[in-house]
Amino acid sequence: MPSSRTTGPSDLMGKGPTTRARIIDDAIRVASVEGLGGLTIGRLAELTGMSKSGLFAHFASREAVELAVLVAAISRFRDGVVLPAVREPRGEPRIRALVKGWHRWANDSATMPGGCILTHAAAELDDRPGPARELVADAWRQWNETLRRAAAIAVEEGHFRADLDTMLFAFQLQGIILSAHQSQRLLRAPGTAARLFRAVDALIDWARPVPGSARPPRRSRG
Amino acid sequence: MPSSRTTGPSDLMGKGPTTRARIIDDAIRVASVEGLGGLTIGRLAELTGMSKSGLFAHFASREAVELAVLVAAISRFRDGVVLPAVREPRGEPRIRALVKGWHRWANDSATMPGGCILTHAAAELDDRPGPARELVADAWRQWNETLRRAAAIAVEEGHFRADLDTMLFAFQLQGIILSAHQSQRLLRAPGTAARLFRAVDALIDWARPVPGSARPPRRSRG
DNA sequence: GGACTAACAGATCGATCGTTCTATTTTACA
DNA sequence: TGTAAAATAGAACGATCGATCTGTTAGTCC
Repeated sequence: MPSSRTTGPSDLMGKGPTTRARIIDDAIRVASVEGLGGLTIGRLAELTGMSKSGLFAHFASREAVELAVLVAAISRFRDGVVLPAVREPRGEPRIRALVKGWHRWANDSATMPGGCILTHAAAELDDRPGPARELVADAWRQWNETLRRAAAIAVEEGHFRADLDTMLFAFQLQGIILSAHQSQRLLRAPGTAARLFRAVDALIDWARPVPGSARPPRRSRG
Repeated sequence: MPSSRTTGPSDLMGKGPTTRARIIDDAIRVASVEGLGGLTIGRLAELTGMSKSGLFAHFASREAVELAVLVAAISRFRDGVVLPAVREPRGEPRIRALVKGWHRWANDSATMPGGCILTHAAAELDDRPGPARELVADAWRQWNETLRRAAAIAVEEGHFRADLDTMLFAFQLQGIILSAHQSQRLLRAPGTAARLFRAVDALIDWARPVPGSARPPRRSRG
């Protein structure tokens, strides 16, 4: 059985792309723990068992390594969290799938021993202008929009009340996610996972239609 | 009028402590934007107009600079956010004061142009064992406990329902705070402040006693 | 005002940073 | 199997890192 690499290419190409993917694999692990600032040519060379120049030949600059790592991580996030969730039923189940997918993602210590690399990068880059910052910011904006649209769909389905502020809901849900990440990684608080899902339950309850003023969902109106 | 330095000492001592405080002042600004990893002896020397060795003489090591910065920031946080809030009336007003104090703190671009330095440090250190990590983790644990106790007091006052899970409430409130910080600093989303306070309103509403099953608050029982 | 001390500057150290150069090895292909 | 190309290694560059040393200035106290 081959490695569990997700950046891995096929066997049809030369060994260049495969070692490049292996470098990025290791780089993601490093950046997960120490941040993008921990991505050093010498360090990555040591990790992959290559020479500095041999490793460096795969990239144009150190910044290119950083960007490649972010692009790979964002791609993994889409494939591992967002896409599986949109295959779930519309409305509340999809929202729960998004949260569950994120929880799996952030706790996969094999590929990211230091927790979500994009959360780390978000804090690291939020005041450092440049392409890396824009990459991460756009990824988080997309994630926020994914959450908002999922909430809007839940409104359409009648799972959530019609006057729900979907932007506020996305804001709240993202807060739960960030709080869980900090509780887990920094505070090492026991029972964090349970608290995460309880908070999601509470938020979803809060977003539900008020029993008295129930209306038929949009789909059954036609 | 002297500078607005909060780390500032009295005029009774030599000039040593005052320059040390000035160094830490600048260091907090740097770390707010670039993180603790951006704290370089050469950089701080350039910022304060000193020589590297002259600056370094005030600390035992680079790590000592890092710790001094964190201790100073945590002290400022207590004085600027926590202490003013506990002087507010018990219960819901105090909770709102905590949030408002944090919002002021995180948006004081004069002392922290890159947002809350402790939020930045939390993400930066969460997987790097050492005294700096413990310092930041303890500070956040204390903040979490402050939020939880404020919620417990609100329960006592009858502002919140008796069966409220105060740990969950602190978790949720911290999530709102972190979401607001990310929305502000990374996404640069307009209307973030308004959304922060709307989310707090919603959370407090959610924590309130259910109108039908109202009980007299604990204090008026005696 | 002279002696003592704290505060600071200047020079320098070895290590590591990103990067570039030239060699050498390995792979792909005809 | 020979050959062009791709992949990697080795050595070296200037810059900066944290840290140490020896001087020199500036403030304090008798």
